[in-house]
Amino acid sequence: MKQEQIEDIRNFNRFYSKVIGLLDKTYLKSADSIAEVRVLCEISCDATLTANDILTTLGLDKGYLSRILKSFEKKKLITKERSATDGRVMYLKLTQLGRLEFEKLDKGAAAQVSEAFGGLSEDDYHTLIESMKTIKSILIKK
Amino acid sequence: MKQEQIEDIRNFNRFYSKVIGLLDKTYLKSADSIAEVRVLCEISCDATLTANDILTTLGLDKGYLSRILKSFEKKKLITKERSATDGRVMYLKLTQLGRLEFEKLDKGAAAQVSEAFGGLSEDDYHTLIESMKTIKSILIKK
DNA sequence: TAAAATAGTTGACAAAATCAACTATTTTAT
DNA sequence: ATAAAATAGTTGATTTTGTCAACTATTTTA
Repeated sequence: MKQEQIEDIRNFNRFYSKVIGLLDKTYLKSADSIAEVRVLCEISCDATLTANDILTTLGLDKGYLSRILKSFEKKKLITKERSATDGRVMYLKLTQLGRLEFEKLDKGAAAQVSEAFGGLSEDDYHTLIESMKTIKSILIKK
Repeated sequence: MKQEQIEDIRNFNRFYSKVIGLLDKTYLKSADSIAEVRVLCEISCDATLTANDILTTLGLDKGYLSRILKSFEKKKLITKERSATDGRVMYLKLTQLGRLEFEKLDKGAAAQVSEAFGGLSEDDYHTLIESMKTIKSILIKK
């Protein structure tokens, strides 16, 4: 891998970090921490999810996650249910309220993306999204 | 902007957040906080930089930045020099040691990108980087 | 020249994250 | 069968990171 290629990639990373950072920043005005949002998102996506699953996919600290989950429970956003077959694991599920809350966050995030990326021509959207898909497809096969 | 386009962009953002997060994580094992690295980077790029410049480009808190800079000064990585024409502003400069430190960080970051993005075909690199440039060029003209 | 604005500092504090020790289960190896 | 190792999760102590508001010292504006 050439020096120049590395620099090109770093250049993009720096640029896109700012984009994501900006989104995160405005996002968080109306929400909890990024970690919390991600955790909620994971739970909403998978009905048979355990804390450990989240640990591996999000790479958080055990203790940190445990506390986040406890706070969710206190706010009645999730329930924990001990597995019948393995007494160590807890299945996490969104409550009605949790689903509502997540939906709200999700809509907010979408609105924000629409705000941040809005105002391009139809052509540019097409090219932009194609490029995004290309990047992901190349990196994902690693 | 269509719903589907928003979703496509969010999809990429989620994906690329992880890529960047991973880089940051391994990066920080051998360095200070991300904020500190960014600040050092800014200073190294511009010889007539003030704290306020950093505030506007990086969007940090005044107090937070002030402390970071103080710690850099203590570690002899930078010097502050009061402007002759405006007694409020302080010019920030890397010391010899600061330049060395930055170079070390910079090399480390490059090595990490090379590690994380390594192993693709020459074709894939080309396509990847083209896509990155395309994305940046579209977003930057906003 | 008084008031407003700007650059930066400081103290108090809050939020986010890490570390290590701990309990309670389950799995592995003898 | 059972002791040891591994796994899932919790808890307390602590550190790191970031925010807020009040402050000093200049400079600009009216």
